[in-house]
Amino acid sequence: MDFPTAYNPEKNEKKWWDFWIAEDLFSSTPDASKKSFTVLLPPPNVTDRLHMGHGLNVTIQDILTRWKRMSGFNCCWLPGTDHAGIATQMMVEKSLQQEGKTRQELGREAFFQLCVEWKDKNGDIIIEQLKKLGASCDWNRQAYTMSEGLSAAVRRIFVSLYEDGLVYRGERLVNWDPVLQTAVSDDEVYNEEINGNMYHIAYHVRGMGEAAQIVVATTRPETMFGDTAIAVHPDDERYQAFIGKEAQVPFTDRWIPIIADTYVKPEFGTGCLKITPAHDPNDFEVGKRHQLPRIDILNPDASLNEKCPEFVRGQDRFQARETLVRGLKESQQLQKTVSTRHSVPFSDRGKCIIEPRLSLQWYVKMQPLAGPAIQAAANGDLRLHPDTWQKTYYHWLENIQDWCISRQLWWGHRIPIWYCQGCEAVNTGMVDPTACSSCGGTELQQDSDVLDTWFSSWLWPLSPFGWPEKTEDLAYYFPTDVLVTGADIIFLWVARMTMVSLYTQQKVPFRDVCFNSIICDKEGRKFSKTLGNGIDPLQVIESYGADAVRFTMIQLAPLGGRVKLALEDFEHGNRFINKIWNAARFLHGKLGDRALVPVDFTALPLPYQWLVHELHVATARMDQQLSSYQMHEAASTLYQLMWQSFCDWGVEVTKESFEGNNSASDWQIASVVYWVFEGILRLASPFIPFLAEELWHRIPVHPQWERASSLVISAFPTPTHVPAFPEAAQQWSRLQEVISGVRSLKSQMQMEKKKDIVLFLRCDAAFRSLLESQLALVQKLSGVAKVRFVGSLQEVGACLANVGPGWSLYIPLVDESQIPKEKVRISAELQRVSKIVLGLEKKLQNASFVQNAPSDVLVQTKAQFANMSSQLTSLQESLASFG
RNA sequence: AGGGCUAUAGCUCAGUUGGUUAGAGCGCUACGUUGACAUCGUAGAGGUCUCCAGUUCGAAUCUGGAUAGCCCUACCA
Repeated sequence: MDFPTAYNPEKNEKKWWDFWIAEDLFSSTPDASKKSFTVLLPPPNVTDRLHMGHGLNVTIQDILTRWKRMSGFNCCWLPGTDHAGIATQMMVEKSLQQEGKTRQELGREAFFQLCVEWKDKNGDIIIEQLKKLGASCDWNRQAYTMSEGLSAAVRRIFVSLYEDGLVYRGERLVNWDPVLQTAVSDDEVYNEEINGNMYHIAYHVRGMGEAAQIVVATTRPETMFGDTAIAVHPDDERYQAFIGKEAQVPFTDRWIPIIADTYVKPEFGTGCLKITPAHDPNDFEVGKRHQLPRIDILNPDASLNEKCPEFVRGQDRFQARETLVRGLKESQQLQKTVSTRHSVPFSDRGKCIIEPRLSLQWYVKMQPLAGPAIQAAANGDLRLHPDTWQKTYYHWLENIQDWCISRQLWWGHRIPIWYCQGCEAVNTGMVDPTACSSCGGTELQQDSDVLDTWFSSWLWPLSPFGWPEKTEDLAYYFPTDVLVTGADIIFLWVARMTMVSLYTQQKVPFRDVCFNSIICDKEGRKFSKTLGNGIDPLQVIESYGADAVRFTMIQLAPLGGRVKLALEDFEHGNRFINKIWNAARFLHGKLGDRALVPVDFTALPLPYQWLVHELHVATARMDQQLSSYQMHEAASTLYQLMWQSFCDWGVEVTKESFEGNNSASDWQIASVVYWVFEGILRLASPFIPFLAEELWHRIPVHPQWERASSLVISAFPTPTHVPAFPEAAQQWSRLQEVISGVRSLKSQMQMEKKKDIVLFLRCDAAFRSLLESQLALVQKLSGVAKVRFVGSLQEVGACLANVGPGWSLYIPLVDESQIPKEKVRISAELQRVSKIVLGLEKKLQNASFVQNAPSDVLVQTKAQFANMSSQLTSLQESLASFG
């Protein structure tokens, strides 16, 4: 077989992806005889393009899914996309803008159609990118939040909630995005500190003499035309006389009351607060308490409307601010300007400052839904990983606010509410009403708003499986097993899915939720378009291959943390891929393509039993690590098994003990080495599926591994598959210590090139016979020509020394010039060991330790003391021998 | 302001119920290639586990406090 010196990921990844898809290995149908394993892919927006966050998120899910698939589960990893109301509408509007058109000119229906076309053309780009990473989703089930079925589910849940009295319409202050001209939810708003000014403005007061005035402090003078009161703290002695009087809104004839409310903090600013109920959430509450009118002074684009004096009317809010500040200066009402840093709300979507705005919106009453969701986490039905997120989850649910679900957009699920033009009654239902349910009138007008995108996303555990119908899919796959997502959408998405699943199914949507790390640059800043510090995963895949990208990310990223990633880090995964490829090349070259024979494990030479044992230990470890979602730890276990155990020791031993002469021993060696290698490939398959598949098809078929048509559906090794040889493993590792001990001496004394070294060994009879049983191998691996066993140092003469548990090894000096260096080295070693011995001695002399420590710890400590003491003695002898 | 997280080698981080001489990768140093891999190997240097106090026979690990950094939530007229 042709075995190129370099691995070609690009060619290989395409080959095997096509094979897996052609063989339909990732699809799933309900099968009562098998256990299901269901994972929900967090649906990317149709506007998304693959970034490293997706990369890590998808890699984690793919590892879990592939592991479970190889472990015999009926795996359904459900893929799909989200229609992304705001993001998509922005995209389409942008392209319209380039043609000099607006959506208003186009009209609602035509614009909607344009969005559909945009989605058809661009909506699957992200999906194709996920496939490049090797995502083993059930691609036959790809779902879409605006598809017919999923839209029916949205309609169903809206109507159900409405009928249960959980959907209502209310006038509230919403977070208004003046650029997109829509309300956005609290969760789509972020705060940022900016530099601003605090303006101290004097309002004239009447009934207290000519010059009477009251000074308020505000950062937003432009909202003054919406003022309907001035508030002071009821206990603030400075302002007692003002309470109940009236003040004049500057530039107007409007007089507003001065009221007392405990919300005001006397120590802040001037202690006087202007109350603008229509433009500030806190003022809205104060206004409610005092039955103040609400004056909306802004247009939808945040310019000042007709309720404002003519000289600022039509000006943008920030422009108006400057105009007013100038005006107030002229009228000497601006007492001072203090520069300040304060945080202001920004729209996550429009990236502009949010304007609190009074409007009629649809809401979902959340409190009744939140209770069961809290319960589910408390009783362990829903588990978060890492579980530190539980507190955050509880805190949000316990203080939950009603969810504003209407959006003033055109792209999305239109709110299924019809207003009767005759009697103003509200109609809804599963079919579009033709007549008013209240008065029978036929003049019905549908609400012009659409639903928040998350109002369809929260059904993701249900709607793709056919809900609200009682389908076989739903019964089999729901509840799902694990959700992997970013902690930033714990409220927007995770908690809401939980609530709606409990509401409709009385079950949690998933058992476990894993929060993947956030990917940052080396300075710890999040990847962002504006910073331009991101790494394009597709480019990295192009240069290193998907396997290298996957492996690098997974080994670097624990759950729920923050991972600092740079382009050069992908060298790490790349090297690992190269290492495995070359190990396979070595086996191919050294052992050939021979048909393999069953391995008689119990009769294997010591180092091979050790190797099998290493595989055994790794399978146990990986099983435990994957089960507890420690994917990065499992990746490290795999890495060490492959590199240290298999390559550095297994392959090196094979080089020395495989004779190439068709002996029975050769057949056994070839068979066990390939057997272990196949075991490692199987363990590696979930992590680096493309390379593993390629090599699996290249290695000879082994009679002791059952083979399917593809590695991805072959069995994942568990500790029961792999025999354990703890004793042999322990013996071989003692010999490894001797080998390392010799290498260390040779290296430090720069004797690598010397081939005729005689090694003198002082040890007990048991160790001697162990070593003699592997004599030739130990000699070759440590690079000595001969081993002599001695009873004392005197038998050797002047020499270099190294000590270990139960043995001392000596190499004769080449010449006297080595002595000073060796004396320094031994002295340092002596110091280190004597420190340990002293510590142990102190411990053993401590009566309360001897009394209280568990017996096994005591035994261990005593043994260690004996061992280290003898090493100490041996070192002292060596040092003394130099005189 | 409230809540949470983190602090271990020059860098990035492991260290799962407290118990061998605290580990890995990268980086660094020395040596080693006539074929698995220089995308490599062997060996080495480098840590009073942020600080203080406490619990314990025993603390990187548990408790309290301090300091520093990060994140979240709320709000700042």
